[in-house]
Amino acid sequence: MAERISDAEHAVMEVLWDHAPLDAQNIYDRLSGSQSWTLATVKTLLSRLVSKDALATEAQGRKFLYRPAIERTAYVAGESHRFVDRLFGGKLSPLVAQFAESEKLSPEDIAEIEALLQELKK
Amino acid sequence: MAERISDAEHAVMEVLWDHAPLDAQNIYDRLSGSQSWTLATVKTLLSRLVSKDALATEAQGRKFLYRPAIERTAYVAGESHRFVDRLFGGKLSPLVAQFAESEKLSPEDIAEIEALLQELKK
DNA sequence: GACGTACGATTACATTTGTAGTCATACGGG
DNA sequence: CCCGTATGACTACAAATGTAATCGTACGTC
Repeated sequence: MAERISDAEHAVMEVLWDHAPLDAQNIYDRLSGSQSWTLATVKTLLSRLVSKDALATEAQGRKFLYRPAIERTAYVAGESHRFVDRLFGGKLSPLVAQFAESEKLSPEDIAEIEALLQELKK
Repeated sequence: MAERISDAEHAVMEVLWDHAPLDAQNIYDRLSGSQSWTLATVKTLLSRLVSKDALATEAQGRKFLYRPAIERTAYVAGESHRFVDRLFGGKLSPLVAQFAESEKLSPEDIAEIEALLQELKK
């Protein structure tokens, strides 16, 4: 279980996390904005995601409706920990420091993070 | 430039960011703790990193000394932004929220992040 | 000066990924 | 009832990746 989801596959997952279930054509339509894949490509990605148990299908007539079989929160949690482990020895603060230094933190971002931390300290 | 560095290659880079220059044998030795690659495998990774311009070499007699050709900070910055863009729409706070929820934030981590933010607000 | 040996270079090969094309077929329209 | 068409399944194929073996050769040792 929990096979790795590739970048291209991830884009498909995002569509379905945003709205599901959808059939292949619909998924393709929704991806058209960001990707220039053919329908065939999208279908390949869908099959691979199904074999990886990342998507579940439900027959609707002679087509399938696809829906996520894993929660976005679970996926994001897994990826985040992998990432922070790999680059920052598992600690979040160096990542924040990194963002701070590259000035990618807006005042709102800062405020939001502070609010989160306040919450945690209670 | 800036070709993507794979996971295995990244492990090699870490060794050299920690201490450089080193020859292949030394890098292999230092990786032995964490990876069970053969020397041949390490050499392949080294060559690939050299073709990707991620490492530079310096001849020492008939062997090479390898050293990073890119800064760890630059690499980490790039990877961090890619990651946060992909999963959190470029905003850091949701990532912090994610860590907060999965209770992966130690009190020290929280303190460090707060200190960082204080610094930024000045 | 021959010989093993330590090196980088070259080659190998399975798997994953990105990107699609082709095939069989069931369904809906006339 | 036949035909085009939409759809999932299967096939294709190059590039990247993980993992390693082999090859040619310069070097140091006897």
